[in-house]
Amino acid sequence: MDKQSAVAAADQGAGLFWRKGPWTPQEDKLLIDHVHLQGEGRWNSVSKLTGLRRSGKSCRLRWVNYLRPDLKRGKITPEEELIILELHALWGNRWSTIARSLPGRTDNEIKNYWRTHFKKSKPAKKVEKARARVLKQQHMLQQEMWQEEEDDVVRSMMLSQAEQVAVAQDVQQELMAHMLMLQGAAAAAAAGSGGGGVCGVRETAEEEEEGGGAWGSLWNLDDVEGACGGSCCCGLPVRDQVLAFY
DNA sequence: AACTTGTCCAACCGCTATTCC
DNA sequence: GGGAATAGCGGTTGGACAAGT
Repeated sequence: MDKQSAVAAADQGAGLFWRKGPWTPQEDKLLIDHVHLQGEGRWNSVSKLTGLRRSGKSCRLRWVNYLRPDLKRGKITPEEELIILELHALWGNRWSTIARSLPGRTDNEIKNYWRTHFKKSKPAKKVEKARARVLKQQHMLQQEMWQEEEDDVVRSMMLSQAEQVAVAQDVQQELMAHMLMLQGAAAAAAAGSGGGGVCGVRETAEEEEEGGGAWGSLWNLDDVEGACGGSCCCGLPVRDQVLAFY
């Protein structure tokens, strides 16, 4: 039996013991008291310490999605909706990453909202607009960068040798800054998700499989995926990394 | 009034990544 | 270094409820 099967079997066995289904107020209180005393984490010890017949997984989920005091209840506002749309356009189904940009909202909440509002109408007009907006911004940034590069070339042709060395150093520093920015973005993106970093942008192509033809052309990032093998952009030339990012 | 459809929400499942021993 | 335990993520399901037919 492989590792995954063993875990699954263990889960199933435990399933004979663990309670499932909706949480009762009493269970909630036990869990809240436990977190107040012990703090978050060590979820598997909750059942031992409190007598709760809930798996650690279930306890964590209940706390994160429902009991946490900093949760914002109520409907998603138009502003939040816009943020969700734009971040989804950038990051795809990285709900936890998106949720970090919306204080008080959970990944589950955002995921549910997305599925009900945007998943069915494919590709929904709203999504299309948001994505078009993001793409336009990205395009403009790219144009600016290329323009800057052209300016640099023209400038360097008019400079003395010493000045050219200085400009070259500047360019190198800029590239380093870009690399750091990319690494930062990748780390931030990877921090909350199962990994994948910047390249996870490929996930935004999920609509493709659902017949979202319009997105198929817009988000055809095969070259990006191919270059980094689905793991990360490391190893790519800086310019390719920048392009992959934008 | 009965049925259908859509929305919202909570919870579970399978899998992977990370941490611990 | 390797395996087990734990944490976290995204996908999916199912029930409650409201609105529409």
